[in-house]
Amino acid sequence: MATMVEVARRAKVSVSTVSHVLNGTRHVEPETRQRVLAAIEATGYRQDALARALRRSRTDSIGLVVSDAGEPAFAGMVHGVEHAAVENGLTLVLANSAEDADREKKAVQTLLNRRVDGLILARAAQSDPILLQSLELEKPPTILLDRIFPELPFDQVGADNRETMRQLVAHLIGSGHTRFALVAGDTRVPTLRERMDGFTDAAFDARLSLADQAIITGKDTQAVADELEGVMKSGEPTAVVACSTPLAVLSLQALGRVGRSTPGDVAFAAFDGFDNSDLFHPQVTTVRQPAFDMGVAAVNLLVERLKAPDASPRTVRLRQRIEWRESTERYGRSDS
Amino acid sequence: MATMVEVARRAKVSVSTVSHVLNGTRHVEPETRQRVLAAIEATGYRQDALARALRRSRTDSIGLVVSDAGEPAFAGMVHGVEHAAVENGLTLVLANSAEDADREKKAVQTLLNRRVDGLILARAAQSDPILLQSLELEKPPTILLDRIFPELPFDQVGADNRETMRQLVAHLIGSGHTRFALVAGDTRVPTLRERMDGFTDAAFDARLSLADQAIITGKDTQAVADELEGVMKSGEPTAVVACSTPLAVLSLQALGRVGRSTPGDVAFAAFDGFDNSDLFHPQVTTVRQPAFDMGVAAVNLLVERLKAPDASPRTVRLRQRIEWRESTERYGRSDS
DNA sequence: CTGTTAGCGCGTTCAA
DNA sequence: TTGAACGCGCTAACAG
Repeated sequence: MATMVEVARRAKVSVSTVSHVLNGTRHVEPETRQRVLAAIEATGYRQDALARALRRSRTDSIGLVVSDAGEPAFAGMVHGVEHAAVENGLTLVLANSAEDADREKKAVQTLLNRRVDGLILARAAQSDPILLQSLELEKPPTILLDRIFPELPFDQVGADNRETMRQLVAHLIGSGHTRFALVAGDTRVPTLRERMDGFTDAAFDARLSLADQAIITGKDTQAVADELEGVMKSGEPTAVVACSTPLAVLSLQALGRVGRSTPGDVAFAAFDGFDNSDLFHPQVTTVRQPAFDMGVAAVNLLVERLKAPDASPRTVRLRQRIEWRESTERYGRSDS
Repeated sequence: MATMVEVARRAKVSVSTVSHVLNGTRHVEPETRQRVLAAIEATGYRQDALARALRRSRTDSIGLVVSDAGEPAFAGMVHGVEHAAVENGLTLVLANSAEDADREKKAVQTLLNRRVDGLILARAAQSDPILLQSLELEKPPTILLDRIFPELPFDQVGADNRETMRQLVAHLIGSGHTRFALVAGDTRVPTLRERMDGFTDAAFDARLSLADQAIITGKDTQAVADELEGVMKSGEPTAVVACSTPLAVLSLQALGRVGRSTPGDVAFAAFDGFDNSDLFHPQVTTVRQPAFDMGVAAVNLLVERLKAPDASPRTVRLRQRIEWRESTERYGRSDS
């Protein structure tokens, strides 16, 4: 690869002139400028981003750490981040933590070593407060994505989980349901906790007794499934709400095992949901995550943070859309 | 951030000694080594990957360009690439071309400017031969992923589309089908062409007349959908095979519009398919892409290529698994 | 309007 | 066993 000195020699100018035509950072006579461009063309020269970054101490790159590269919602966020990054002239360095605090820490280290201008932590594992504290010390510009920790002094972007769940459940209550099974999962995860809170909000609003509601929490999926089976056998809930796609899968399987189906025997709705829900039965009512937009929002926050390092942290919440489908439609019709 | 000189001063050694303990590149007295490590700890020093890369002219990073960050199969490949990358001590720089030749070119440029050690082009747009030729000139280590161009001198990894399709169709023929609609899409895309070829292979093997088969090609999805509707109204095909997830979506919608359903009225199978197919009806027979493994394989090829720049190019084809489900089970049972 | 030159932070000869 | 010094390719301050 040709370097700047070769281009300079060939154009009979100094390297600084070459640099300046490249970056448009000061005026150069049109004629010499042409000579330089010609020389660049002739040599096939390309600016070395490494040397440039070293000198300017800016890499024009950002790091994204996601905690589960397997999930579809992840793909959406990565997509959004990538899109907004190029839009802002940034390139994206991607790392996956696989929900492992250790790998997450390593990933962050690697990214910082590479001198990324900023960091986006998407769905950071709930065990990472330690990491976050260490980040607070060094203060590399950092955005938290998806999982929001209100008490932490970071820019954050998430979805409006609590309010959306409240609306969803309020609607179901409106169509006659009074006994729910909420498959809440590991409520130490902020996202899941917010959804559970939204549920209790709705129950409270409608003066439903929480004692009549089965709120199933826990990290162990097998235990959650078992508990749901038990609750369904007792026959009381008329509606099941699952708080994530994995929990929805597990719930549908459990329902199958106890011989209940939706919407016939029980209403069903899920957060995060499934792709192509329209094509298959049961068509399940779903809350779509604005994953792409969340990625975009994260980059935008980051870019602003880079401009104003000392502005006070902001939290952005994006609205989610409830996609109503047949799995929640039956109740109050066939029965009436 | 502390630099090596500060560490050196603090440990009362020269910077070269610090460098050597960091990289284990020559023997240093255990005692001085300890002093250095202590100084590193005390200063919170971290090696600057940029300067290091500049000096060594190796970045220990690879670039991945995918053509549609929206698709699930993409997520799998990215996941696999990321996984294998860290496994090999490489970090991943991600770019998305959105199936646009121009953006693809820009992305490759950006990555080369950043001096990535190697490049993986996943599902490169079919319009990129021009780009590929320019890559042949510069010869940055490059792997082609998913879409295989047999005539090009690159390392490539893909799936065994043709053979899998042959097996799938052979099986369907075995259960009595003789008239198919193959929704093939844009057969300029190698992946789709291979699948179509697999279909004709199977037809040939079974001595089915191609004149009786409806092979629907074309880039315009609306036209493809219309043509499928027309074919189904004629009522002849007893089995529909869709060559990608988007084509499957479109096919199921078209079937719905003409009032045909699977497996009742017609058998159905799809390449790439849907997540959680087991939970919903119709449960559709699907060919799962080994997306993750393909990503891993690509990185492995790349790592070997970096070791042996002049070895002759290799093509790796991964086997796919056919997941048989109810959408292809009915025929020959209810009828017999 | 253009050229000279000093680093950015590191790895690596060459000497000692 | 260790240190001094050069240069990777570039930007920017300074000089003209």
